[in-house]
Amino acid sequence: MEMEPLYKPQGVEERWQRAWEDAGDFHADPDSGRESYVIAVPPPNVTGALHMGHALNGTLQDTLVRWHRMRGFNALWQPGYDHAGIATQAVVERELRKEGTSRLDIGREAFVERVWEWLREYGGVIMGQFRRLGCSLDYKRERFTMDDAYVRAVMRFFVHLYERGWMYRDNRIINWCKDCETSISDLEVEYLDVDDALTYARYPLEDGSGSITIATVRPATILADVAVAVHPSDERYAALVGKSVVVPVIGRVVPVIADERVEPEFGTGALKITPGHDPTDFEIGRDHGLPEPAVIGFDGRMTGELPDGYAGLTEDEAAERVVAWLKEHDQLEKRESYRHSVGHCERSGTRIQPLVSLQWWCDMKAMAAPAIEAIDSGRVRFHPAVHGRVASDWLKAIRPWNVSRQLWWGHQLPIWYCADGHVTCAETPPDACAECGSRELTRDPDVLDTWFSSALWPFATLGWPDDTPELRAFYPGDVNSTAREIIFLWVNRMLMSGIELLGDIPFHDVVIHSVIQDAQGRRMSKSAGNGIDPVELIDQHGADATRYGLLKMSSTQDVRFSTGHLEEGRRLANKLWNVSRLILQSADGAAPAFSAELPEEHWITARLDTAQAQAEAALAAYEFSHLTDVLYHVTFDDFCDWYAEAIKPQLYAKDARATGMALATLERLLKLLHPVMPHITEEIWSHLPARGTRLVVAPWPESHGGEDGIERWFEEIRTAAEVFRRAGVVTTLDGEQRRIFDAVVRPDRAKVDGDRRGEEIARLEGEIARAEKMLANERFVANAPADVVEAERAKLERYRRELDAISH
RNA sequence: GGGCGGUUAGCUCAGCUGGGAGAGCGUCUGCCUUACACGCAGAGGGUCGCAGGUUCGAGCCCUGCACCGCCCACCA
Repeated sequence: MEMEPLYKPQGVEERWQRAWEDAGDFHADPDSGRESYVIAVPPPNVTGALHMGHALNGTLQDTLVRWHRMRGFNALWQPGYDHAGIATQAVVERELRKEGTSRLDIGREAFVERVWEWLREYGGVIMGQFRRLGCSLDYKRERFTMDDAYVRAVMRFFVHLYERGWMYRDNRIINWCKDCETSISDLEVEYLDVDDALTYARYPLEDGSGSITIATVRPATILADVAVAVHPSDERYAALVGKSVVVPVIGRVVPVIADERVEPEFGTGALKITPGHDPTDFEIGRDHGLPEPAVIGFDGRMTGELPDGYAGLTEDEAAERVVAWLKEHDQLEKRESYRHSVGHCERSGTRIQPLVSLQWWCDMKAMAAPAIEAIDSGRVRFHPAVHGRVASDWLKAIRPWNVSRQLWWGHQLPIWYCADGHVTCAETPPDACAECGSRELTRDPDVLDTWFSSALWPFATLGWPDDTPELRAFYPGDVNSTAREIIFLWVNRMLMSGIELLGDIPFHDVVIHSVIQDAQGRRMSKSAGNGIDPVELIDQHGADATRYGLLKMSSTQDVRFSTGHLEEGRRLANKLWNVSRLILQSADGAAPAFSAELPEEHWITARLDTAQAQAEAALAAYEFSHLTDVLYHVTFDDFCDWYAEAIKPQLYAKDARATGMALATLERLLKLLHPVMPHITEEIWSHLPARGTRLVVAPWPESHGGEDGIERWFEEIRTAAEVFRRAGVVTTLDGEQRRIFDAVVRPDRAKVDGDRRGEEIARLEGEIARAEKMLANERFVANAPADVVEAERAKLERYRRELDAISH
């Protein structure tokens, strides 16, 4: 096959993606007998498309997986999708609306069937996009959280928790989203600043001895007030505790109570208590045994016991009416504008309505304890480590998890009720009520929070709860690589479920990658329309360049997207391509054969040893940005600019030994680059004569153990080149150094602009003065470490030698 | 309100346990040298956010401040 001067990734990449998969290179066999290395991909939403976060995380995981595969591990990168309850249901509901119908019209069974149809037609496109990126997922093992086997795992988990007594049903305050028509967990609430009005209302004391003024941003909830609370040590109100006040509009007589949770500094220091519509009030109400009336319904409209004219109003309309009433009765003290933080549904953006509702809850305190231990002891390490502390802190303050969702798409709760209200919890539909034997059973209509099933991902994908060969071979896994925003939602819950159900942590390292922002530093988002499509980047720059660029942007801190990094990857690919052409053109079908004889061959061997050690250290520490740096410079600066240039005479002369050595060296470079740039390296590898199998499954290179001191010896040539190129003067070099210098620098044909010898002398004199000054400082010589002082002396000597060489 | 991270060249970012400020892009200069002009060689460009402190020596350690960002939180 011809190698053209310009490397074109289009075509090459798709060809190898197919070839690898067809050859089964990504498939992990549980019976391999080799040590396993396992990463489970964070399952993308089945309705989703590849975005920058997926592309970055995919590249990062693939780099790790490919490296370990080459190192001989039985590497499994587990693919799959999440059913994404709310998101998927919303998509299909939108379809139905377009058709002029609704889920309520067609009924639950038909709706769920529609979701499956929709998914068969439009869902699950990301795996195809991961293929475009070159991701070596074991595609044959694709799993879906709604697979029959996976559903069984979810049911088992729920029943397990129920039997442990950690899963219970309770009437508590929840976060209701009226657009999604379901409750959501605390973690799915996003707090945004909102401009509201703070209304100060006077509540007259029942005995007519005065009044208490409260402040509220939600006057409509006055209709559900059951108390007024003040801080126990607030002297202003001490005499009033125990008395009663009359709630405006409804005239209900309620007590004045004392509670620590009231902030005396805020507003008037008196807080109206509405347990039905506020989380804090709910807790205070429970502790004081207060009723929990509701006046706002699930549809966001006024409901319940209301004065005339309120039923059916929106909250805002009701608020207006309440304020008008207060004004009319001279109980409105004032209204002032007020900006505060308000919970919103992170999916729909709708303001959360706190409502009291009968729901299923999971108490995770017991499960959190061993997960905390795993993190704090360092058995599970986060990268960067700071996230481990945050994760552990969250677990230490863990709160009950509302796991039921009022949706149709998802895992329906394994809970049945008989007519008497007895609860039966079972993995499969029971014949009769566990308590009374009644055969008239109704299944709870709710489904589970999507994250409930995600919590089982590292082992439900391997066949748990069955004892499968996969589970035995691939659990526990090794690494979880994830976005920062789902550490609590997902990572912590996998840790808890893994330890609880399988007795061991699901992975020992958690990699938290950076967020790639747009060029202006804003978060990329669909709604803002500032997202960049990774598939377009792949089309434009090639998958290898895209991968390189993404890794370059993957430092621990968030980074602004810039095409410069992809361009760098593309240039690196093109450079590698061309140096390979140079070597292959001279090879004449000769086989790679390691036989370092010339000093530049010993040198490049040592350089590759060093670079490989640095690359391995970077990979082991999940420092991908550093990895790209090492690979770029060893390829450009060492391999291309110096080694290839130095041996050109041998290559042109078709020196068989030197060419074999060059092929062997190129082979090693390709291996080092493969985890980052799999396609081009595999393509070049395929042009190598007498290669073994495909590069993707070729063994990671061994270190050769270069000659001692060779790197420093070679460095003298590089310094001489710099001096020559600046000043046109050749400094002192030994014979072999001079030969290499001549081959690379070509002083015979070099043109140096003007006479810059004077400038170079001045530069060296400056350096010498600096070093002399430092060494003349007695306190430096006395206090600095001996090697630092010694290094300074060596530098001084070198500068003096160079100056001497230039001056004559 | 609490916590965490950031502030380094025009841009995007590196900078390990404190020991002469770096890379890529962009800019300027010179080269079509038989791998690559998507290339090669060179140059210019920085008070390392600000103010103190520790040290022979600080981008790095300590204290305070400013701005930017993220996370958590029950202030109505």
